[in-house]
Amino acid sequence: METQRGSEVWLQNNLFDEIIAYAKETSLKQSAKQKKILEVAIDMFAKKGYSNTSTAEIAKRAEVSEGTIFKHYGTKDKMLFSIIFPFIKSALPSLANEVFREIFTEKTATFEDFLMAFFKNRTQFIIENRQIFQVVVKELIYREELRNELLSLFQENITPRINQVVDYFKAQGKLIQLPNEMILKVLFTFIGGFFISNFVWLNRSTVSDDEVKTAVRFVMHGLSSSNEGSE
Amino acid sequence: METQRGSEVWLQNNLFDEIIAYAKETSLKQSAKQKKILEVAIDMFAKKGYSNTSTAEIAKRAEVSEGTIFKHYGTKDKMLFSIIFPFIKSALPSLANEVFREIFTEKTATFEDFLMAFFKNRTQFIIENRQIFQVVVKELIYREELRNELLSLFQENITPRINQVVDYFKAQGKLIQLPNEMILKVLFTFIGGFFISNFVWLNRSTVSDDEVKTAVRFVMHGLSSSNEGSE
Amino acid sequence: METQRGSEVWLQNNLFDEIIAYAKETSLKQSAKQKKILEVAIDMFAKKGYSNTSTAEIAKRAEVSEGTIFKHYGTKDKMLFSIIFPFIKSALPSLANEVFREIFTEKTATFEDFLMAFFKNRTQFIIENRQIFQVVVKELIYREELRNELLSLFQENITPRINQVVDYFKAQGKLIQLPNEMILKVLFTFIGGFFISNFVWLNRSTVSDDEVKTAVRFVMHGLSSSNEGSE
Amino acid sequence: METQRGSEVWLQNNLFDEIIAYAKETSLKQSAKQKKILEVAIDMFAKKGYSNTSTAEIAKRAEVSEGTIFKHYGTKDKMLFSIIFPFIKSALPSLANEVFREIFTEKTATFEDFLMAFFKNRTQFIIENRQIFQVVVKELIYREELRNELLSLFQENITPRINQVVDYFKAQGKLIQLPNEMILKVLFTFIGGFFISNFVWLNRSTVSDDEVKTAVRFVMHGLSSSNEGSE
DNA sequence: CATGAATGAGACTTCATTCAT
DNA sequence: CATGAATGAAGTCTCATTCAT
Repeated sequence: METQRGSEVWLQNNLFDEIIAYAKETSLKQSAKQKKILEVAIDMFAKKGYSNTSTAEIAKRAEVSEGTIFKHYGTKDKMLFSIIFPFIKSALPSLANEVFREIFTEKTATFEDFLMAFFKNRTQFIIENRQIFQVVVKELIYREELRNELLSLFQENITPRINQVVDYFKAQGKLIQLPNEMILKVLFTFIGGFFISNFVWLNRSTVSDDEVKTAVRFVMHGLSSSNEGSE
Repeated sequence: METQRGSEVWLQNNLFDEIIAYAKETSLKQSAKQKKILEVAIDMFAKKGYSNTSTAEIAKRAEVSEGTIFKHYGTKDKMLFSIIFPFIKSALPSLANEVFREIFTEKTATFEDFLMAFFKNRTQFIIENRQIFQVVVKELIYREELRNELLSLFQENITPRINQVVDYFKAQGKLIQLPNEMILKVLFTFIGGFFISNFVWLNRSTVSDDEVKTAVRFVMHGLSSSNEGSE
Repeated sequence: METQRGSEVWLQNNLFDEIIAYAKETSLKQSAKQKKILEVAIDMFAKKGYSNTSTAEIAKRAEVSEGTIFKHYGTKDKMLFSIIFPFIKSALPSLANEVFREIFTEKTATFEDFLMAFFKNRTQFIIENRQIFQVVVKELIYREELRNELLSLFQENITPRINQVVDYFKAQGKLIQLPNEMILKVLFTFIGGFFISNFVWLNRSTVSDDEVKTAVRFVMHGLSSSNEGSE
Repeated sequence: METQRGSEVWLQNNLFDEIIAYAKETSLKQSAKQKKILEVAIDMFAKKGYSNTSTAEIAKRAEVSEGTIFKHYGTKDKMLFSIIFPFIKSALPSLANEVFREIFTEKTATFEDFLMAFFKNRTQFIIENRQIFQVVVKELIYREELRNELLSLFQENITPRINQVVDYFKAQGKLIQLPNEMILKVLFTFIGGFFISNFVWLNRSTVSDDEVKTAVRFVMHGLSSSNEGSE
């Protein structure tokens, strides 16, 4: 498809650089109309998906002309990326930096504490950006190129730090002695499943502390009867 | 959009009835051409998504005329449902009936045995129908109506039986004493995450026995060091 | 511009091959509607130019839907090439073959005879295809790529034969002893000027025999008083 | 098309008056920005053609706002005429006056001398304004109205003087005894062909004296062997 | 005066669907 | 029954022009 081919060309460079460039370009000097356009676009992309949303409908709901949209974003694709990239930018690096620092040093005696802090932090972030999260998840499913870039970013930015944490608690004998790769696999499967099922599939706007606690407990001890477990 | 509005109208009746009706209609008198059409459609919907696939392209690759497609399926939407519904029909009811019987009675001494059998059985099923599974997952994300119907079906057909199993093992003291609802929630989150991450997101065509074992072990005992665990 | 970039891509292969392929594709199996479309397109491109003619207007005048146009020609550019290429195909090679054979051997005692036959033959051809000639001339002015391809074709197909003729008459002492290159340059300048001024610039639908005679006389003897000339 | 209809309305008055009016308006109070705008517009119109050049691109390259362009020129069409008209104004009247005086009286013993001086003078003029010449040629091809006006201007201003010259040399027996009309026709065909092929079609930036000489020789004596010719 | 955000008409193109053959 | 030419609504995008600042 033309659009998709176009987007791939546009993605030839490093995604991360694009993210930065785009975030700057976009988040600064955003007029009221531009904000309204993005707002509407995010809402509609989240609900109906990118392909099923027409620029005409966005223009109508944002109360601007279609021309205005293209004046600002050039193509529909770029509008999508103006939404996706800044989100990933703030989701990933901050995940890597502040989040880990905040979470890890503050009296995190156990991996459970770490997980708890992590879940709460990211849950809040996703709730604050729920619609964009939905857009990202829904689009990544169709855009292999984008998905691979994201995986790379993940491998570079997140995996090493998680590995540190895992190694740290393994050394304390508090985590199962499995290869990190396998630990991370099941961990991400569950965490991803948790966020996507709650905030995309079920479109919930909040989760209770109890649910988070249950989730963390599950990650730590599974479903077996805990006649010997810690909690 | 026209297409989606159309599909909603069409879905006003009970989904399950439609599934049955469609399955009959479709699986019986399927000519070679019809099979080829569906084959091509599944392949393309799985790869590019329903919205990004044109009937013209399907016709061309299936080596039939566009007219033929509409002779058989009426609308593009109905073609999609001819793919999705039989899959759900064979995924859900068989899950409810044969599968459970097969799995549960055969020397399933522990919940772990049950899970193992379940994982293996469903993994095989999904691998055999991987592309259709991808189509279903990708489309359900955009079709709330369909998603809700599926959830209802699940609640009616699957949940009760899982509850039976869970109650059975709870009574034996082998499962954590949590409300079934919470147990099912984490269970489905992980299982769904496992299937979708492997067979949609990563588009893998197989998973090793080791991976399944690790997954089941995780479900049972989590990530904590198993100085007291059974395995 | 998008369109032009597109056309260049399309032109990467050898123009001549494309001509052949296109001519075959187009001239065969042409339905009445297709003919009408081309007819209208030629008329409008000739009058207003390619850029200033919209597909909507073509559709309206040809009494078909816009969809039909794109069903047949894919893009507006390809429609243009469906017009230009077959014309060039029949203008150049036949110029090279039949024309030269016809013209050159039939009692062409003098270069003047040759020129006369040539002028008459090509004048008739252009009059028969006047509108297409106009389209070609008007588009070549904007499409350097196309122009260069045409120049190459000319160098390969026409120039050698003209050189033969020129050499032949030079050997008989009937032509000026200048390098062929210079002879051809002034010759083509005048012949091109003659055809373009009459059939594009002035949009004439015919020229009289007298005019042709005067033109040929000019080519041979110029404007000087012919106190020694042959005519 | 809107643009063309606009231009026709605008052309209802006498072209020549407009030329004068425009030339005054334009050449006087031209600010640096206006000059830059025209410079860029000429460059782009010459390269890509009027229709394929957007005002946005002109504004960007001229480093002014789009508003500024329309403040100065009102419409895109008027901007084109601000380019074309002064050129025609300086090409035609000066052709009629100074040029003829310069050329004709300075020891022009023969028509060949006259032609030589004429070619050199106009070649220089066109080279100095090559891009504008290209714009004029390319646009005249599409604008019949403008073309006709120009023809009229030519008939009124240039033809009479050329006739004088032709008559003068005819009287001296140095030119062929043909009706002036026919002489002028072939003369203009060749001269027009010479300028357009060299400076538009081939986009050359200069021609050698030799080429000019050959051209003039051709005009005078044609291609016949000059066993009796003067040169 | 200059700016550039905004417009809306219209450009090219796609596509699900229909229907005469 | 199958075909594929035809449709027309809707899609993305461009662009000359306007106007509040």
